[in-house]
Amino acid sequence: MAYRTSDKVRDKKDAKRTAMMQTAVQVFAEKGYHAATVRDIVQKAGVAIGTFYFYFPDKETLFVYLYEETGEFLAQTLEQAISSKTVLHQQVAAAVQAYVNIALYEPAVVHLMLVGGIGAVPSLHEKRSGFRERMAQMWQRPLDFATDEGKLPDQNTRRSAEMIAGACDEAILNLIAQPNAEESGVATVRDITLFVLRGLGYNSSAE
Amino acid sequence: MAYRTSDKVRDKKDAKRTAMMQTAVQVFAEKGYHAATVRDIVQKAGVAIGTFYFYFPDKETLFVYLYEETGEFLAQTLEQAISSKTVLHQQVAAAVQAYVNIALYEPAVVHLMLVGGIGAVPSLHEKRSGFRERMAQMWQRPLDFATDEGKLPDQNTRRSAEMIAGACDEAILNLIAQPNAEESGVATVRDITLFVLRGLGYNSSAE
Amino acid sequence: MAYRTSDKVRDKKDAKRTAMMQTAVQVFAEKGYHAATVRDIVQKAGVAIGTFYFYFPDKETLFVYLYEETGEFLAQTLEQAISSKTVLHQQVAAAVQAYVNIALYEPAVVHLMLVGGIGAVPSLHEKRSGFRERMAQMWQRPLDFATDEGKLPDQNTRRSAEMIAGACDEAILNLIAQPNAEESGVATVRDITLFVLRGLGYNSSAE
Amino acid sequence: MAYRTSDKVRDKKDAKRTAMMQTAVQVFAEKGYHAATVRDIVQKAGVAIGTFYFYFPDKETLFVYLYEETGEFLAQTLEQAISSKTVLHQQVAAAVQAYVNIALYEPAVVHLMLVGGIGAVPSLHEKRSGFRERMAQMWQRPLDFATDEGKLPDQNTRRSAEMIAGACDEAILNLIAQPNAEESGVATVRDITLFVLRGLGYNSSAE
DNA sequence: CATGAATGAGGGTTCATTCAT
DNA sequence: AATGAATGAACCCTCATTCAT
Repeated sequence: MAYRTSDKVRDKKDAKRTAMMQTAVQVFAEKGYHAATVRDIVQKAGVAIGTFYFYFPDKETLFVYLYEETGEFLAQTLEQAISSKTVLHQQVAAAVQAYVNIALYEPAVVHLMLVGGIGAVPSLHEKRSGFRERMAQMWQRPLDFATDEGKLPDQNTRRSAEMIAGACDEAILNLIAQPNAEESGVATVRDITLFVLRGLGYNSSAE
Repeated sequence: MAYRTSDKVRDKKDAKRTAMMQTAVQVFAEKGYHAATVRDIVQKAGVAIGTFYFYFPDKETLFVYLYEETGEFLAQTLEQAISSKTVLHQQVAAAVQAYVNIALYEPAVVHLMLVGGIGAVPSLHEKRSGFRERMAQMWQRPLDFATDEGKLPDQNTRRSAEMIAGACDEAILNLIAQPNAEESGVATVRDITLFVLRGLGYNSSAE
Repeated sequence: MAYRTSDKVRDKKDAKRTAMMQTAVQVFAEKGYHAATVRDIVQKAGVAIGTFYFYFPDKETLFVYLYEETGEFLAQTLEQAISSKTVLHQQVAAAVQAYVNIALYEPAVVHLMLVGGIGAVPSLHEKRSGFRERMAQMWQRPLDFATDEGKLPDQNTRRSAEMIAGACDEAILNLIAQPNAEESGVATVRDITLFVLRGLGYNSSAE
Repeated sequence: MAYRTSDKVRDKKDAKRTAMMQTAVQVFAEKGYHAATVRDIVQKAGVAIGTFYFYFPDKETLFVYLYEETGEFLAQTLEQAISSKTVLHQQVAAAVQAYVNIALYEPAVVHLMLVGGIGAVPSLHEKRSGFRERMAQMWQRPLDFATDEGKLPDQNTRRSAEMIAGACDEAILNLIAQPNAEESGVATVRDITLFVLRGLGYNSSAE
């Protein structure tokens, strides 16, 4: 009886869960973990507070999950962009482009990772450290590769990677703070890519 | 005589006040605005909770004040470092050196500005934006100057300034996260300075 | 035909209802009224939560009903044991034996009456008082009868009845708390019966 | 300054803590652990809810402490009564008298131990078992002693002790349920003592 | 000036209950 | 009949803030 419709119901439930998670990401991104209350989330989602606890075990678990999930998405997207290219200047350009795309299309993702999850629960510190570590390593890999190939001068590639990550974050955070960010997207990608490649001492003429 | 006593009293009061503020900075930097309780602060300061409210109107006001004060100190220090030099590569080196010094000597200052005050109170958003704006402008000024002098290729100096700020923040945050940070201080200054100057397309041989 | 079907349906419904009630008794007995959630009950019964509310109006009503029903069963069983005999020492022995049997065979019944329904809902206080009253009166009747026949010395039979009830409850609660209670069943019946008859000043040789 | 008055303040604080604990005992005794809310307690105590948490860490801790404390008081009082005498019939009489006194003077103590702490939190089960165990052992000691002296016929003294405890509890619970309980105190002590000694097969003429 | 007992708004979470399917 | 998603009152507890001493 109820079985016939169960598929439809399950789909609807999944859709609602997803919708609530997106709402939660926005609220967390906007206010940060502590300042965002469960009541804030359910109000924005238009459901009762009990509904939150029907879908998620508790606030902290959801936040950690969202943070990991979002970080995973962001990191994988950038990693794929890098993997899709073979020479450094294309890798950097692709990754920066991907980052900017995400920032323009889903700014909450960027906010959650860079702003929302700070000063929160102890278990978050590790997650946040883990994410920053992953981003650094992601940038470091192509640098080491290019160094091996003689495309980069000798340098502490780990530190360079950190600086690239920091430079991207800051430029992108400033980008999405602008009223009409989309228009500046292309220029931003170009500026960041150029700055990064120069900063690395990349010899573009060598190709 | 009366003046002397009064002065002494005020000195003592100011001293206590200052001590409490330093404690507060430490606690805020360590735990973030929300997780840091007034009780945490007064316990670490060794005073009663009522004393806190004798010296400060409330937690939020103190935090905002501390954030501004600390930001002011950080910005002024870097600005002075820049002002003390006349050519770009020295300006960058001096500012980075100053930043690293603060990070090594008073990591709480850096933590408060970059980590502690996020996702906290609404009024902080502006302050935080203001601080980042100031840092960007601080970096932008010497870039514009160097551009005018033909020492830098044409570029969006505002964006370059943002990226410098972001690169510094990230590299320094990683630095002070290390167990023995002091030893890496010199190398960090060199790495950052080199990366930044290269990133800007700075023609060092032109001098 | 229609009757047959209707009967079958009702039987099935009653069967399910009965099964759920038995489950509920177990859960209430084990956890007590407050700690036992409706979810606990339906999960153990293998039905959905809505089904609970199809069969029962609400948790409290069910609990009160179960408490009354179980008390009725326990009291009637003991009363019948007493009625089946004519002389006091046999009446006591039969009632104690019946009580121990129930405790060994359906410990949940005993737990529900003696442990599960305390400090629960206000309306339970009366029910609980009523049950204890009934048990006291049940024991008092044969005592009064034996007193009239000169088999018992003068005494406050009401108080004696209360003490018999209390002694039985405590001994039986201790019995079913043991790992292998069945083995001690016979001895327990003997001990209780002897203690009670002695306590009443029963002159067994007078028969 | 504040030091001079600190003694007075501390005394007042202790007094308030004690008063709140007594209030809590009453509420717990009346409603049981789960049904008694922290709001119930503070309302009856005439303080704000925060005051509760200023004096006590949380509801469960307070309850366990109160339960242990009260059990300790009850058990020690009865144990002392027993220790103050040397022959069994006086020991029983003294203990029963002490129990009845407590019941009449502080019925909440009895209610908390016999009614309030049931079906509560898991950790309470042990405490409750521990208390009943202690009461049983308390009664068993003089029985074993009297048995050694040939004052009691052979019997399972552990079981006898349980029954004595149960008989006392029930009789006393019924006593304090009466409107004018004090008047029945003397008779109750006599009835219980007589019933218990008879039940044990105590040979009073042997002295 | 300094103290810390006292307050209560508000946050996270549970769970009995309803109702559309 | 049966289901389980959805609800929201109510619970326990924290913590910024006040004020009498």
